[in-house]
Amino acid sequence: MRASRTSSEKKRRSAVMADVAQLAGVSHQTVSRVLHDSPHVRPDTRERVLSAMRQLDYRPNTVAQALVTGRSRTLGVVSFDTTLYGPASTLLGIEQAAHDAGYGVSISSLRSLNRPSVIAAISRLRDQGVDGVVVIAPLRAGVEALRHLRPDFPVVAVEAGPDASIPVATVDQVVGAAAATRHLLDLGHRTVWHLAGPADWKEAEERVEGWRRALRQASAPVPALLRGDWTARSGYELGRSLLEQPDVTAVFVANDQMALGLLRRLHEAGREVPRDLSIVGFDDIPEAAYFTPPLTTVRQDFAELGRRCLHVLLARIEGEPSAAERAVVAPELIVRASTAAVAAR
Amino acid sequence: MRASRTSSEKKRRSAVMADVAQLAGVSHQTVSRVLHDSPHVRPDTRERVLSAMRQLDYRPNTVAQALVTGRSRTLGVVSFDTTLYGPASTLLGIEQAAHDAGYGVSISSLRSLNRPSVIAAISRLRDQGVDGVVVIAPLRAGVEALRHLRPDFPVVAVEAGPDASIPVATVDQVVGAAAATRHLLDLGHRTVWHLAGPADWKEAEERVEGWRRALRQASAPVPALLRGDWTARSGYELGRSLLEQPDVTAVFVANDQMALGLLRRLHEAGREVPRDLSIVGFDDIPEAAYFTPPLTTVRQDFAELGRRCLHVLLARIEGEPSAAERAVVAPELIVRASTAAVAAR
DNA sequence: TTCGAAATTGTGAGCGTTCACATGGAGGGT
DNA sequence: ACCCTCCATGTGAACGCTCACAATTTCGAA
Repeated sequence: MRASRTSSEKKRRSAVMADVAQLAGVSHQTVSRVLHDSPHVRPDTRERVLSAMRQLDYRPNTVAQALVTGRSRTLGVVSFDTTLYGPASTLLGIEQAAHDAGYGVSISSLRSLNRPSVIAAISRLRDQGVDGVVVIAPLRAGVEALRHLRPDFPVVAVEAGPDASIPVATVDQVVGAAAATRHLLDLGHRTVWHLAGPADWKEAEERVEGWRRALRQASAPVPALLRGDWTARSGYELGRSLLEQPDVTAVFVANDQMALGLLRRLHEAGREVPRDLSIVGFDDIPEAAYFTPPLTTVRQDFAELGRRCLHVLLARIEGEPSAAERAVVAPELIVRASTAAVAAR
Repeated sequence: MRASRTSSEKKRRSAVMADVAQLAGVSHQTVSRVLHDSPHVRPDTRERVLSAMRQLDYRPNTVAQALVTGRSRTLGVVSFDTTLYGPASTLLGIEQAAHDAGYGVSISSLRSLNRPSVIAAISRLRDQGVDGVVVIAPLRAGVEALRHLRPDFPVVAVEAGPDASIPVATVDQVVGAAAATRHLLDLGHRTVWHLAGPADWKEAEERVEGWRRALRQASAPVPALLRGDWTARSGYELGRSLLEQPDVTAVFVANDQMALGLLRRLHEAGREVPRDLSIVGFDDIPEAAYFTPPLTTVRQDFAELGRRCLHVLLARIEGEPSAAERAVVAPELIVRASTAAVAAR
């Protein structure tokens, strides 16, 4: 056995369990037991094996382990645009939590966010042997896709809104949006306008919902909402429509990038923030504190989000079907300089 | 064999090669041949096998394949802060290129960027069975780490500067920085100040180098450089020192975030950009076009960078040691509204 | 018709683990 | 002294695939 690997050979392949066993003078099974901290190994035997491992720089072959156990200790993450701050931070949170739990992470980015591509990404990861998948699929279509998966494969969705069919981890968008809106109302603004995200994004819709709810609760009029696409460009474009409206004194913008675009447009139009107009964003990207003016916004703790959703996923994998189906993390309003009490009129 | 899996069983495990073989009435080897498009299969046999595969929804077990071939068709990426625009975009570029080449991608984020953690991350990925690793390690220390790896494991570094010991893909920072500086000089500024990135980042140093070189070439005085840490905050802080200097009319800032912070400080100090001061950034983050004013900056094509470095890595894996050792992608100066000809004095 | 080479298909041995079980020895109660 | 149990260790068979080769078929040319 392994006759081809003589000591004269230049490049010896890395040591395997049998090599360790031989050197330590035990069977491969005993090596395996030592590897897994089995209590049924005599201390001196264990020591001998351990020393052989060190001597040969033995690393267990995880691929072989995966083959026989059916577990790879690897998770998959399918995500949309990891260039965006939110998804990127969530991914980071997941990765760190996974690492701490002893799992590796494989990723699969979607180029377009639709049902077939979400399904394809998941099954690609699955074929790769991952034990479970977390889907950062903020789109409605993405969520839909999850419904049609074999239910015995552990999947959890992030930010996919309140849908009972799949376990989920999410930031409470409604609460965040309501807090932003209420903050503006409390400052004395008669009502609050809203630059929304794309209608097919769950998060966008929930922010709209929170905004509406806060307005209604305060019996404030509900202005028509303006639809953007998360980019600074769209905030800039929408700024024009906003400027055509009379009496706009407060705007809740669905994310910080769009808020930046809006700020830019207002600046060009000679409107001063927050003197003439108050603005609240959403996300608290690292740059938000350095906008002109520093942006009041709603912070989402993406790292925590990643941790929580990993927790749910691991519970699933470990086979506790009764485990938490839903983890919600609370957003936080960060007040900076883009909001002020309404100007005396 | 497989007697335990009768048709009466509720949850049948997914089909394996033997199942397909049996259904098609051939040997497992023939199934394997069909799977790999071997020419030595009669068309009708192939058709029969294919149909059996479809019928059983057969998916080859990649883990088993990996075990026997020693290849997992998976790549590892170790990166630092995937929350930053640069690394995130590079990661995305790599992932897409890998996907197109039929490879999966596993990631491992570093919490801190030092030698032991880079080494640990690589060997973790390696133990996970990846065929090669790309290291997005912009830190000097990171590059150093690579020198001490077994040379038979394919590794390529991104943005790790000109070091011959490891193949590398990089954006030409020196050229980009020089272009930015020259642009300012051409506008009539006597000299150009520089807010640099951290000294232990290769990229930061190369930008300093490009800036110096352009200044010297134009026989312009070389002002003392100011050190930041890539954050908007540091740009803001450094802005104060800059304001204390007389005669500053042009600043080349090492990245867009710091430029944003600087812009903010200048605005607070009542200095108008570009009338009083011209600013150039670096990276061209998506928000840069919506800063106040829209930022002139140097664009790096991270997607291309990812593609190129993947190309180098795959060549390594496929065992062409003569393959390109170095891929350089050119940066591009994007002129917007933060730069203008020097004011008449 | 007959032979041989090429085309097609099958066989069995791994890849490096873990799992289920077998084996042998030490210790404890009677 | 004896039997039974528990502890420590070993044995051989999977896991699902590919590789090297062997076996069988097919078909054209002599």
